[in-house]
Amino acid sequence: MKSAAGAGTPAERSPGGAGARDRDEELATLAKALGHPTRVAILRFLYRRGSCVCGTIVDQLPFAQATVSQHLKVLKDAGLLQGEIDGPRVCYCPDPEVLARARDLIEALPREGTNR
Amino acid sequence: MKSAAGAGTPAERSPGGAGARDRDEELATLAKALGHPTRVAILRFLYRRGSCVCGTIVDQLPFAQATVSQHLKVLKDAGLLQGEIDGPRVCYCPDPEVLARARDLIEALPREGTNR
DNA sequence: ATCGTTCATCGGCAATCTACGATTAACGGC
DNA sequence: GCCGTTAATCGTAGATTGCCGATGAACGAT
Repeated sequence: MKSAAGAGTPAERSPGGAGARDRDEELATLAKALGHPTRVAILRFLYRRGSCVCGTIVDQLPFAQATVSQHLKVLKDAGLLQGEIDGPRVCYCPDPEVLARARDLIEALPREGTNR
Repeated sequence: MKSAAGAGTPAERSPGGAGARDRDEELATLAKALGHPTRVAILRFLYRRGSCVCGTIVDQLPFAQATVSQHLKVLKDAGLLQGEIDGPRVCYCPDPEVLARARDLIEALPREGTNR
């Protein structure tokens, strides 16, 4: 870990100020979750349906249930999805705010030097 | 090579229509390039400076020159950067349009179900 | 032509990612 | 209780990524 955590961190290698590094991490985390076509397809499908059960997503994709479940976990860990337990099934629904956060971070990227 | 505009992809097994598959790939490619904090930091630094030489970027980061060069290649392959040879040096400058394309693809993600 | 500078690429290593089958855990119905 | 269904997790093989030092290629200056 070379992460800069702790009180009074110098953070000398931080072009753009202290908060910039945090935003770098945040954007990178969200982008990484979006960085696989299958996960994008899952998200798109969920936005079309509003929400649906894991099995339905598996049916839409040419991958095994275990693989889809892992992709869902990545999206959920990034906050892009929420999963609610519904009986023996799990209902997934997308979180538009987190996606909007990703969009805002990208949009702010060119402006941080001039504005903030 | 992994440029933002695909030539012609067959690809049919996709929920959401033919073009959706292509957009999934395009967004995933861009997001993947943005999916590392060092690359986001490079991009942000370049937007602040407008453009600068590889060596200057290396000086800003706690990584070896070879590592930075690889990150630059990833960003360039995704189209987020352009590199111009300037004598013995290489001047990198960001491409706002490609970044805006990434933003648009994210923004469009929740809306594609409603207008197809 | 030779040298120093600058950057890309090569080779290698550890870590992470992606995919899968198999197994386990949780739930409803019988 | 005992099944069948659903989805998460385990274990693993193969590919990819991230990092580095070393080397190579392109250029300007001497």
